[in-house]
Amino acid sequence: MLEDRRLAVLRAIVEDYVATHEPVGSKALVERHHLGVSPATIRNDMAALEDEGYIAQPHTSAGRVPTDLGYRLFVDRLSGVKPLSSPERRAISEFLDSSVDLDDVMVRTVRLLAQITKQVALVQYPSLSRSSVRHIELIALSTTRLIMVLITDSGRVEQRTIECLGPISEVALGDIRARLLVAVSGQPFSSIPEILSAFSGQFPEEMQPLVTIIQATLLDAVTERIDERVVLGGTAHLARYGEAFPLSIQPVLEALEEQVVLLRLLGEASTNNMVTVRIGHENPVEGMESTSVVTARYGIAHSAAASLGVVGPTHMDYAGNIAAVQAVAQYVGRILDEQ
Amino acid sequence: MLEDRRLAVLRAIVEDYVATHEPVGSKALVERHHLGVSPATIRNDMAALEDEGYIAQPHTSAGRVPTDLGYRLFVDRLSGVKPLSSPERRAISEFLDSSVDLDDVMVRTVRLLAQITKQVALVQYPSLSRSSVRHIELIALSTTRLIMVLITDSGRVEQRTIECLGPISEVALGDIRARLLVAVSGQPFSSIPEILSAFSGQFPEEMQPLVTIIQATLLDAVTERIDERVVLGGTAHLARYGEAFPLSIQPVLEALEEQVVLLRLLGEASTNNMVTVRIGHENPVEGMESTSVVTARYGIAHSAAASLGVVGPTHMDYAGNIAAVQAVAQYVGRILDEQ
DNA sequence: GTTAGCACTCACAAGTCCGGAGTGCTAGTG
DNA sequence: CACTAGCACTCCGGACTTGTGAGTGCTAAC
Repeated sequence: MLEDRRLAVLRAIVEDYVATHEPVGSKALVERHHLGVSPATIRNDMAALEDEGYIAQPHTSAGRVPTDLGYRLFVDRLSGVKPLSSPERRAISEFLDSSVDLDDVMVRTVRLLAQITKQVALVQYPSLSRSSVRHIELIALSTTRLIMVLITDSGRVEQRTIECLGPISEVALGDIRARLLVAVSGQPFSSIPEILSAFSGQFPEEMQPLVTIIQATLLDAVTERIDERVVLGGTAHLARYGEAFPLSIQPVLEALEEQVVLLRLLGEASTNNMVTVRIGHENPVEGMESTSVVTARYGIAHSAAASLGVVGPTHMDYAGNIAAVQAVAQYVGRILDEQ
Repeated sequence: MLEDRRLAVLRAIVEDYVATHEPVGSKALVERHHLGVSPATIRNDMAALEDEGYIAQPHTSAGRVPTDLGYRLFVDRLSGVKPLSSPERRAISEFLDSSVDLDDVMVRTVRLLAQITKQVALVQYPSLSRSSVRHIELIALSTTRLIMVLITDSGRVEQRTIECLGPISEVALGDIRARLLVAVSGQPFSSIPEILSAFSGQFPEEMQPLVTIIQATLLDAVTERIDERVVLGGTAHLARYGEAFPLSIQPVLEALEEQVVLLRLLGEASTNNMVTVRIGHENPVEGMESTSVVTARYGIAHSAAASLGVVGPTHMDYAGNIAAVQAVAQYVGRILDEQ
């Protein structure tokens, strides 16, 4: 009973603080939420909560503010995820459905997420490690340059330009192309390295330089991790908090310009496909101590693929953002499956 | 003589204001710059400059601040472009030289520009209207989906996924592919529409749906304007001006998220390939009244291709930014020519 | 366990004051 | 005629003061 009320008080504090961005006091608390007790009682509870580290006061004799620990407890125990409204769901679905290729899906997703959460949104490209080769093309552009185009069964196209030292023989190139096509087409990316290891042996000495460089390029293409690309959107929303957390915009913006940082923010794969919330200093990134990150894995064909999420101030609307991230992750997974 | 000194005064005011971001007074002016006259004389000049609209005072009895008009005169008549240092030039050259494809060049360029100017940088994709078709590939991904890959002589790869209503016949697809390849390969983009207009006639009735949709997709691909893509970088630099122009970060960030806006900022083609400067409200974009934009065309093979530039507060280092934009435009043009 | 009452603490806003930087004007000088 | 020196005036901005109110912790009573 007593424990229950304390949690209720914490919840109320978080909610009020998120709404107003101002320290919340005992009196205001009993007025806004109908807890059936007096301010004095609340004060006792608040003192206890403060002892346990869930809330803090910016100055003596000011209201209380949730600590990172407080938010943590809040999201873990208290907040029911509030489902999106059906118009929202419809909008998501329609918006994503009209995308034409992978790049487009990524861009649209990040915009969508930024728009509904009013936060900065991140979307990681899906991992393609399970792809296999559908087609490969080698085309000479000039006497010393050629282009390799790799098409996967999921419809993704990878390109590489190759600069050769000597002039390229059309005949040799055609030969390599034909044999390479036979060797790798239909094969999963994972088995390409092995296939290539024995590949160059079948060509005469004078073609070795060309074969070698093509081989190396292909190897590079199939082992490159496309899932290390992250798209970003909605940075303008950061500026809205100009007052609320004042000086910290610049480091945050700077951090967000680094791909590496974005990847770290999205975090290591969470084992299940639930939503993950990292609050304040729980983040592994320098300069983002006053931000929280809400992420979810999104899957293609029931296998976890990549992450997406939003970044915002610690005093964000967790319930709303969690719901949005979850919903968008679901829809994106579905869309990518269809394609 | 008198005219000369007035211009010198304006120049001094702009320089000091850019350096300090504070209104500059007559006394400070004679101290910092060795104009051989007394503050009183400067005051007379300042009064004249104010009458003509080149400077203004924020409050009565405060120093003067350049107006947009003042900056305009400054960049038009006064500032000698200060050339980059040779280490800087070397850095640019090395940095860009190691890029591997067009996307990479764009990304690197925008980073580079942002870094040397400490401003927000924009780079527009080069126009490909002069490209011609090097190769075209049609590949079925499933029974109803196929992918079209278009390779241009400049080494650019365009992809399109096509969703068909009925099942795709491998034979028909191969037939179309072969004839299409013959028809369009080597042809410039500009002549593709005409070629296609007579193309579908050679196929039997039952193949028409497939031919038609492929044709339409190709047409779309060659007429799409890739030069309507703009990459953006260095937004973190905006936050540095948190104090200097305070409330305006959000609208600027918002504007910068819109591709359309970025294109308008880069502006219509300036006739010559000089650097263009748009100051304050000279900008055609809402919400960017307190920013200036420095742009330049960069050319591929001596034909103007696209624009790049930087966006910053009106009190920016025009001389430095103009030099940087010009230099980067030059180098990018050169790199793209080589590729 | 809860509540009412009370003394205490501070942040913050409003008010006041003052210095100093900057101005325009006028009279004087080469 | 251009420049300068001096002067009275303006007014922003920082420092200081004050008052108020929200909020607290504690104690005693219910």
